Amino acid sequence: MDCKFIEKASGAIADKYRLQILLALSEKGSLNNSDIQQMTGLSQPCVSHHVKTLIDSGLVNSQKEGRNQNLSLNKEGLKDLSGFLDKLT
Amino acid sequence: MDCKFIEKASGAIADKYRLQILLALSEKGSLNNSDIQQMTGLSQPCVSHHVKTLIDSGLVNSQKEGRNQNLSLNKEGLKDLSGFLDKLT
DNA sequence: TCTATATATTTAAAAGTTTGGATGTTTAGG
DNA sequence: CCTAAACATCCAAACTTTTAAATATATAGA
Repeated sequence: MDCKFIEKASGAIADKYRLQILLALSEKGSLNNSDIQQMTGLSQPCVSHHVKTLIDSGLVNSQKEGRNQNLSLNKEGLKDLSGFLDKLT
Repeated sequence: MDCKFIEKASGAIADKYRLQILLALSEKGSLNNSDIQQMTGLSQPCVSHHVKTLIDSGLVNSQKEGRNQNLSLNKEGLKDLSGFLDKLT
């Protein structure tokens, strides 16, 4: 089991804005950065940073479409983290 | 769903020493602070701080036995976090 | 009560994170 | 090619976390 992944993924969740992004992705299926900027009220660079953190963590996928970046949940990653927690008990 | 709990609990996992403690608790069932000090090589105050973080997060239970503090996994908390992740997908 | 052991608290330094302004890069559309 | 829109990067300030030394508190056992 990859502790580095667990650390990164749980760290990615441990922030109110990133948690808000994950919940919105879960609800809406996909979002781009300006959706997130509107939703959170954060600056564009700050959104870009949080989105990068989520992608790096393995919990979010990004797909370029022209100028836009379409984000979606990485269900594999979420299942891996949840599975790790289940195995602890 | 309690976002504050999700934030705190995932933040508690997002550290290599706390993750090591969780894994050891999973394997051994219970530990006290000096077990953790030996295991991690951290200073006593630092162990005390990490243990407090884990207890505050709701992922670890503590039970006083004389001078010792017996720690164990809070399976409820772990299940709540894992369940939250499952519901995202 | 005295001592040793287990844990907590205080404090401060070092390291890491979050944030937004300024600026850079890429691409769609005229 | 030019412009505007979407996103990334650089930078520095504010804030938070991690760490250990020093010190405090609590309890078991002589």
